[in-house]
Amino acid sequence: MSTTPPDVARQDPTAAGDAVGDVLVDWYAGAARDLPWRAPGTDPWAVLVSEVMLQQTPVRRVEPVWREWLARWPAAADLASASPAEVIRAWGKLGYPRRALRLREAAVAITERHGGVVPADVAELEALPGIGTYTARAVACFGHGSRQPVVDTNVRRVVARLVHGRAEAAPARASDLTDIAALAPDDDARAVRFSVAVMELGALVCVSGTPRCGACPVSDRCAWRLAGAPAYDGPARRVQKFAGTDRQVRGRLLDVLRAASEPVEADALTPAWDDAVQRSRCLDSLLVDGLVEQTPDGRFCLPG
DNA sequence: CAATCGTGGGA
DNA sequence: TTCCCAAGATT
Repeated sequence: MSTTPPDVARQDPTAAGDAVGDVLVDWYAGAARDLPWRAPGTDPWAVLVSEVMLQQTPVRRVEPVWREWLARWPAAADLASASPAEVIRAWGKLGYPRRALRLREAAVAITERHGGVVPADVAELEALPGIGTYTARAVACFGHGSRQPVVDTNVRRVVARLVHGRAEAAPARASDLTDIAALAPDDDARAVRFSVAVMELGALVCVSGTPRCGACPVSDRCAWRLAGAPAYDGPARRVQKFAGTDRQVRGRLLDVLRAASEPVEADALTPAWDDAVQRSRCLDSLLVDGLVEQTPDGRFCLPG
């Protein structure tokens, strides 16, 4: 675990002798997906929008919505002037619609506090609604080209295997940032690409469950493989149920309101869910979240 | 810290 | 069919 044995370097000087970071950057150059927000010159606002949309939502579903959003609201100030209802409808079925509201609130904050310019400072980014540890660094790094350790679930899984020899990612820790920073290339521009590269490796090769080690550029130095690919031994990961939960009911209710062009009576929401108690509780929570609004005459609609 | 918050595709 | 899970954040 301390230093690379000299004999290993001699056996394969062109591969094992290279730093992990450089190997991954070179691998990324040939294996990366062609995603629109990665196009050279993509501005930080567009990157920020992509990062929020990608929180817990697969790339495939994000792509078309991201294109629509950037065409419609090319700058933060544009989104800041949109109504919550417009934003919630444009969010479509990406899921977790509170993200849409927070993204709009972030746009307002960027417009008011930062003159419409997405900040490059991590602390300032983290102060924005809906922007946490991961997203702040992703925007600084991918949007502004700033050298930053970026840790998401993919990176935690890659580090867990490659560095710590464990089968799956551990829960997020502060040390994750130093773990990955230790592997980054010295050159700043390459370090930025390294951050995307690790995520890409986790997304395409070092996937959860059964990784495609045959396609991995660093499988020869992976601590997990070298340890004989031991099975996951951590605590059982909690299974998030969906059917029958408030999340499903909220989704159904919002679905009705997204489709309605006018405020609807409470009766119009009945078909969305049988259980009146749960339906009522969920409607209330949507009101509290600001995802639904009640008109003076008692009808319901998306917040104007 | 653990629970909560949508949705849909694939193993 | 059932279960897993996908660039997290918030409370």
